[in-house]
Amino acid sequence: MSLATDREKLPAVGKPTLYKQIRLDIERRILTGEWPPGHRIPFEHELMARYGCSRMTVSKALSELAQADLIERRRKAGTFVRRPTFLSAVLKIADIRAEITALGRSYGYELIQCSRRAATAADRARLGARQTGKVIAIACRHSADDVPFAIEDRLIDLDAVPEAAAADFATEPPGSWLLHHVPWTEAEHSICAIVADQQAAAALDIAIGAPCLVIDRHTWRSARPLTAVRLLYPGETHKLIARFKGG
Amino acid sequence: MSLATDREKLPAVGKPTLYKQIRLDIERRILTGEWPPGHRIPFEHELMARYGCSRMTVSKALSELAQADLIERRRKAGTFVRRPTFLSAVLKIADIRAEITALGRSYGYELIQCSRRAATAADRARLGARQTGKVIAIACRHSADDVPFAIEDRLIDLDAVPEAAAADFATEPPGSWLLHHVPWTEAEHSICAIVADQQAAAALDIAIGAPCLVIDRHTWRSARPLTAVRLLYPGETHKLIARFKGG
DNA sequence: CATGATTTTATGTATAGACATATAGATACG
DNA sequence: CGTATCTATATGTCTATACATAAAATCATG
Repeated sequence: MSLATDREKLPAVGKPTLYKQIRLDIERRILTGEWPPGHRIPFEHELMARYGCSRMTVSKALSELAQADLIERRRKAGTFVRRPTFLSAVLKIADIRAEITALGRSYGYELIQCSRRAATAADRARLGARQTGKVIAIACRHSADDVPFAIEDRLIDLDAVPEAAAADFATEPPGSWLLHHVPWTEAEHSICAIVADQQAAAALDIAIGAPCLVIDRHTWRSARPLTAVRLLYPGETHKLIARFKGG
Repeated sequence: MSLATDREKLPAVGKPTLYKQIRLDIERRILTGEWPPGHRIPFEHELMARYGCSRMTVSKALSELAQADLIERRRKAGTFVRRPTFLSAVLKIADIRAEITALGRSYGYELIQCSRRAATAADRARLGARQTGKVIAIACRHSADDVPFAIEDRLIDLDAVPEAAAADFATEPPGSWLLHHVPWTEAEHSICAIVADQQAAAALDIAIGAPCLVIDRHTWRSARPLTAVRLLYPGETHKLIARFKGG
């Protein structure tokens, strides 16, 4: 069968491949509102004709858009622009050491306290672990250019992460060590604001009553709790940036 | 050509399609750490043999994993498990009205102030717009079960969003109106903590000096600023939840 | 040894065709 | 009229094949 010669001309910037052109073209129509949420986008056979290509090619473009959650495909019914119910933003929380060095500032790390102990009831509650034997409790401070950047209060489940027993948290920050040595499957962050108490104020070198941004992060591997950490940042100087990512 | 009969048996839960089994199988090996970051996963022709299928099928599985940023594919070199430098979490920030009603609580909305004016230099700076004629400035309060939930301070670029002139922000919260009427392409959130000043304390019914969580959101369409909004939440009662999403 | 040309190879894109599957809409039936 | 059944159809998966492309590896050359 002869290919269509009336392939619609798209702005070929740098000659992207055809399926990417199709993907970008549809994406553009969605993002500009030309095809609003709920709109049924043309059937695959119509897109085949429009772009003069095979069904696999348009299907590949649509599959990627579906994976990016921009469209929804329903058998027999067609393909529809998704109605965004949430403003979905990607929050990239870097390992603190990496974050500071990426900013071109000198990273400082100070272990305040590190103890290994049998898990208390409070430890188990914090980790969300039913039966945990030993834990490591760590308190430490991160600084950038010798200015306090964040304080960290962490609990590691030694039964779930036995390798942590051999790690030297006096020299390596636990977050960096964990990120590079321990695979995980789920993480949850809870973000809130508090005011600094006496202890936090002293550690962060801010005034008592100054605002602090708090990130509580829980990490699991296959539903098993690995570690729970609370990070405390000076609230007015530190900002978390979350960017929308479409696709 | 005869298909391989030695197709590796995978735990067929509900009989997913083959490429999805392959995708999940590889995903599992990555997430359990069996294939650590940097590991070269088998070549496509090896996977073809292992799963007894065509190259297109393994390629589809790998493409999805690549789109989800779990692997990196390099021509000639092969396919590698990505080294996660960031803890990437998806922050779903709902429209406040939707968020409150989803919690089963009664939503209350109160317009505090709404004015249309020629943009001042400060307005332009806040929006990041070079030349903007008119803007709408809105202050309002959201409440849940008659308890103050958040206060909102928003600026809308009327040149970029002329439809906003016809909206009735006395009855409909601007966030909901915008989400349903105005397409956008980029959004950036900046999250920090402050302490309540006299005005914020009065509006949120909290003490002066109490911690507040602040979300500053800027929204653009094709690099053109549409709106800038600052949301102020009582810091200790409101929590933002960000979940890691893998794929 | 360094450097540039050549070969090899793994991924990237694309095709035509086949069959599977879910389901919206039409049709038959009680 | 409501309900069960059938049918048409759009998407979902998969194959076998072809050629493109980028880059690692090798080889030839000064």
